[in-house]
Amino acid sequence: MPEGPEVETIRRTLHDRVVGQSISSVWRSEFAFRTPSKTKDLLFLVGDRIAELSRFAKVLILETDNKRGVMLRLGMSGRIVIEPTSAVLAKHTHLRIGFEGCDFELRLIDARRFGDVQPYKTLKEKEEILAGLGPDALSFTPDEIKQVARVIKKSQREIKVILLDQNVVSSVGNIYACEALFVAKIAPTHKGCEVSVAKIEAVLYACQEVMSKAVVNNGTSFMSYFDGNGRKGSNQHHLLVFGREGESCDTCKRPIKRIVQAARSTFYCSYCQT
DNA sequence: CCACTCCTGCGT
DNA sequence: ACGCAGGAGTGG
Repeated sequence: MPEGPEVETIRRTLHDRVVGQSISSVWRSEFAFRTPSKTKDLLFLVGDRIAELSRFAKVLILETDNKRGVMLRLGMSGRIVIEPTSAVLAKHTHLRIGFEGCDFELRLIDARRFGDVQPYKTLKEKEEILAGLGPDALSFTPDEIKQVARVIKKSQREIKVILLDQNVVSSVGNIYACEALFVAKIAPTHKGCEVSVAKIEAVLYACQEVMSKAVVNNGTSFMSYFDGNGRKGSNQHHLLVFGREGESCDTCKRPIKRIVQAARSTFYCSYCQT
């Protein structure tokens, strides 16, 4: 479900509610998360005070004063909400974190369970979990863009598929990969090595641009994304190609096409993107 | 590189 | 009934 901008929006909407709270309870459902961990592996959080709620790539990181914490990944269908402790549990609620003296709690709801919950007990463990993720396109520096462009230039894979590889560049998902390639006027089917370094850098800047705008719009609620307050974003009204198969390209008025790459839909304009 | 996997829900 | 869904990993 969420890409970098949606996770960032969730982080912002949750931040003031949870930072500074002391954790009084942690509950998880009977289902195993993708990274195996027992309930007791989360109970160490009880009693800790939340120092920070941060994000890297599509990972939400809840860290306590004791420099340990838990990472939340939402997969395709995950949602995080703050709800009254007394509120009926939504179907597919898999994690609840309660706070001392509060009548509300944080809940992770994830129908497909493609998401994950990864506790860490030291900063070293935290680093290990995040190791391998490429530079975050939401906070790109010019040097990072040059570095990522060099990697892409050497690749035989299709550029759209590369943009989805979190180990090359992170935070970009299917929506924003399509949008950025349209902005940069690059055909999604080109191999990385076939595209000029200048155009590769252009699409990386475009990733940062379209995702920054998406953050301003509180994310893209295409299917079922909601922020931490249960509100929809509005960026779906600003998409140029994603989800618009058959509609006319804003630039040339020709119909937008849909193809499948690496089992994911790609939307693009075959006339504007060359 | 591709195919396939994890899982549920929704629209046609 | 079937195809599709914003993610990510695996094994051939």
